[in-house]
Amino acid sequence: MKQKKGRVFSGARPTGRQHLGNYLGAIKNYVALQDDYECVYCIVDIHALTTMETTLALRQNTYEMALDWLAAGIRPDETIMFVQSHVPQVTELHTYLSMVTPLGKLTDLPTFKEKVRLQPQNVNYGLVGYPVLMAADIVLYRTNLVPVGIDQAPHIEFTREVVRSFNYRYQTDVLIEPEMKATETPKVIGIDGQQKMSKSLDNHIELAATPEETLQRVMMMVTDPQRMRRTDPGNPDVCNVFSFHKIFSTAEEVEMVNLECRRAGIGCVDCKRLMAKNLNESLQPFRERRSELAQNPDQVWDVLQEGAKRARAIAEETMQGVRRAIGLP
RNA sequence: AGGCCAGUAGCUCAAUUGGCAGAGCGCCUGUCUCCAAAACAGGAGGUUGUGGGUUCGAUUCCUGCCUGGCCUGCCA
Repeated sequence: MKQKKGRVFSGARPTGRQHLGNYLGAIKNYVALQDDYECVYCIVDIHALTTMETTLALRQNTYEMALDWLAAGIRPDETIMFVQSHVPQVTELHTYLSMVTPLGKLTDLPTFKEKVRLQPQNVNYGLVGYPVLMAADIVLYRTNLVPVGIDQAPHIEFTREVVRSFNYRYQTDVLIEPEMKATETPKVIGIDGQQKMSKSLDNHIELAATPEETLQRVMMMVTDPQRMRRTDPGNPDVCNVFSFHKIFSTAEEVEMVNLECRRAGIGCVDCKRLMAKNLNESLQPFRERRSELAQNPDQVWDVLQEGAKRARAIAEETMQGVRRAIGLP
């Protein structure tokens, strides 16, 4: 194993089966980072509690997500993959960090304002403190680099400020200020052709879907509304199917679709069939690994348990330094 | 802890002095299209937060509880 450049941490809420948006936006990047960094990937179930009313599906969603991550190429022998709540030290660190966090900073964050708008009936203490818990996640594992989309930039900057406040107040350098790695997250638009792909909007395509289900979803995709008839010329620039072609089809095929759509050489059905075929082919290895892994659910849980064990070792080491720095008796 | 307000379809909200619980959006189906969208037509979806009470009859009135919001007080 070659020398790694540092430690990467990233977390994602347990949303169950992952879709193309999850894959292209995050998982693909998680997999790639393993080559150069020591990676810590966390399924943040505690964070999920801030917006979830029922925890009935929590266990299943955690399992499905872990399964997808592994099938996508996370290597548990090198990478630490675990469930947030399995390392209770994070809640302790969260509490200490909360003491150096001005409330105004939290209520000013755009994500908080958005949540207040979306769920005014459930604005709880934990929701306000969400970024503090996130900071604890990152800092607990002495993270050097956090790969996130640009929308998370305020949270990483917040984390850095909290680290500086903590270190200054207790005159220590026990906490490491993480760097942000802005990932060019391609904005994956859902099959409605309008909004970002997401499970809650039901405009997604699951990685683990069967080829038939995938084709079915692809056929449901919104195309260029101007192209009413087969004989009408289309405009790939405004068609979401074309943006998927650019990801899953060969350069020649993309060129062909681009050309033939514009002069009505091919119809949307042809275009969708070709895209679905390529999509299914590129997902096939993933799907095979997934069903193989799904033969032994215990194995997935074992990976998470083992990951938690390794994570706890790092976490406890950090916390001993933290408690000492604070001056707790 | 007390006072006041609110809770109706997945979402936003209606329902006249107590009288068959509705609309818009969303969802599903059909027509139309190469598909999808749009448009049009149709359809599904409710223990009216919950337990009692009054009444021939309660979404509506009374009451206990639950949840949320605002205000006052108390404790840390």
